[in-house]
Amino acid sequence: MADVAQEAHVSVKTVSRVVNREPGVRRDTELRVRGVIDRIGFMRHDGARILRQGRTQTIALVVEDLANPFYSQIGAAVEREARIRQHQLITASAEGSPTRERVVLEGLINRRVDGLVVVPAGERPVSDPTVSASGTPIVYVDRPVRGEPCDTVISDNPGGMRSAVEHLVAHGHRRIAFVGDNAEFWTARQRREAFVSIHEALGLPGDARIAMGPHTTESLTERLGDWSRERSPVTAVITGNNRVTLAALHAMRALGIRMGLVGYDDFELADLVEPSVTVVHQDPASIGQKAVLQLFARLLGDESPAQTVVMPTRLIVRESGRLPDPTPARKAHP
Amino acid sequence: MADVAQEAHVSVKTVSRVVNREPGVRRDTELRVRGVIDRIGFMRHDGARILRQGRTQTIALVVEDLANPFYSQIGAAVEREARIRQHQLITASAEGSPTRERVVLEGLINRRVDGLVVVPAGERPVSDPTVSASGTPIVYVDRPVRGEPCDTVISDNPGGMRSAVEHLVAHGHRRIAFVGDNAEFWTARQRREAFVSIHEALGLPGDARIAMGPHTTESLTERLGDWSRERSPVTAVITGNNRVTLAALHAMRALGIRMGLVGYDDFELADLVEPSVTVVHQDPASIGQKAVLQLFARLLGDESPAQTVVMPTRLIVRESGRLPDPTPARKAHP
DNA sequence: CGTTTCCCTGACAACGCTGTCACTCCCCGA
DNA sequence: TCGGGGAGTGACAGCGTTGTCAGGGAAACG
Repeated sequence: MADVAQEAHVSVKTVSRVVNREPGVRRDTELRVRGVIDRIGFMRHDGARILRQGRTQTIALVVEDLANPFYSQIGAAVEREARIRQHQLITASAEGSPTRERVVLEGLINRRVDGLVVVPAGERPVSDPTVSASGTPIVYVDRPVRGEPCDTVISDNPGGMRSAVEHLVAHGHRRIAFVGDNAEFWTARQRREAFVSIHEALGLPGDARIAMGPHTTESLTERLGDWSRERSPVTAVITGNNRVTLAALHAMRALGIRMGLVGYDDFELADLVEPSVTVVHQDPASIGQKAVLQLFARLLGDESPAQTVVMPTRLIVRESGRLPDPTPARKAHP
Repeated sequence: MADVAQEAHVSVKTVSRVVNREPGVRRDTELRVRGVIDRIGFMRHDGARILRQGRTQTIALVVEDLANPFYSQIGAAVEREARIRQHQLITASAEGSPTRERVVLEGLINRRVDGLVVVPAGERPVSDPTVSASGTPIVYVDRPVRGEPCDTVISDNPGGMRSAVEHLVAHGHRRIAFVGDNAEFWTARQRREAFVSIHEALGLPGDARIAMGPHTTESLTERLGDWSRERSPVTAVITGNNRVTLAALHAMRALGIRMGLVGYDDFELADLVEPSVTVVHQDPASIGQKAVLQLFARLLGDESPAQTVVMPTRLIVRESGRLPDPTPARKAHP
């Protein structure tokens, strides 16, 4: 900027004015300065600007695994919303480790990101005192944290689970099992609890089969096989997220059996696998968008009490809930 | 930092030394400073550090659409590699628009990111003079740019295409069509050209059916329907990327026909759809990793000539190449 | 013709940190 | 006793911007 100033025979301040399109620069001065800028290829150093102004125009997204479609869709939405608002997005993975999450968060705070969208790794509050002391607004997504109320955007897990169970019951299933992901995850636990309570509410057989993860295709194959060979066999399964659904599909394929199935999370091709899979759809793009909206409200000074937004889910009915058809499960146990 | 210094009765410089674990601070001084830091919750302002030191410890990834699994897997790999090297990752979408890409790139240059990994939107070089003048190292991924040679990581498209065509031919197909994505994309064109030349080399019928995108399920349904009703019907299709494969699968489902199929890009569940889909697999994680490796080599001063790395592809054989079985395609045209 | 007003412009400090260099001790050996 | 050397510390400048304020010239006014 100093170079430009010298070359254009003006002060740095005037160059700054031109660069920022501030008013109060004579037309010909502005043109002269612009000419020099183009000629020598000057580009403003945003780092210095930031240092001076205090706002980094940057928000960060911390997720577990950016390669998981659920999170990458959230990421795409967050990036788009940030871009619309002239902010850049830093993405970071905590890989499910609270320790790593703390390190990551501290790094981001040090960078003075203006705000954070976080899928919390652990369930304990991320109340690293330094993080909360920094005053950086945080919106949690997909899972809440304990402790102080915080801005949070989650899915309606009980509602989704209710629609899943009711759908299966409507198709005649009574022995319905739940296969959840790792019970360490809040979502996994919440869905399990929802499953249990709805199961009871509907008066289904009391000894519901439940298996929490982590699961592999192999472990699930064994488990589903056992369940289907019981005296009163399980005829339908609800899976707790996209990872589990995938493993369950592979397991059923390996077993060569067809059980009723409702999966949590929609996935590409859910309509193309055989049978097509009925799912509880949560819209990651909307979740991400909502989170950013809330975050920017805070950035613009919204001081209202922390808010938890519950996003509705939608049951997408395909074929897998109707199985087995007509009653082939009986065949497994003559 | 000044506050800490005053509180601990030392100079700012000493605080700086403690924060950075520089040697030459007496043990008790260090402890005293650390105590104050913890007490008042001081966190270093990385912006200022960056301004002083010149390196931002940040790299950026510019893709078309972060929600596309191919890119999000690249993104996850790039983020991991960056994190390993103590760098943060800024992700940005250009949404396929060269104009937006320029804006995005300039923004990132202004931020003084240390390096860029870019999936170029247009094919013309991104030789925005300001961008190249900035001297920021760039590694292009998935598609090359014209003009000056640049560091690039791409897939072995001709090799992948060859394996696809040969696979289909080995299963008796002679009338093989290619359905590529938008011809604006270099990858789409390169795969088309590879298809044509291999098609010729193998002495297949000269009038190969080729359709470039963009495609929708509807448009492809019509197209595939036409092809399968020709006098000498197309019996197998090669699709140019994951988007197209998806549309083709839906189209075949809509038509109720089964054609031979080899898709470009592997996808989750490719083994579970009916029929399971044979694909040319490119490993996005490796591509992303390789790109970051190259980028950091440049950051560490590697001055060797620009390098184009061609990543091998792998044909994952499933069922869809064997179709139709035995010749059901004929049924469509009695 | 002097005074006020407005429009441009520039000097300077400050944002928060780190590199450089100089200074003060204290210990050692001569 | 004195000089040399190393360890610990601090003063200060400067990274590239922008906010503040003051200055200077031209136009407008009395």
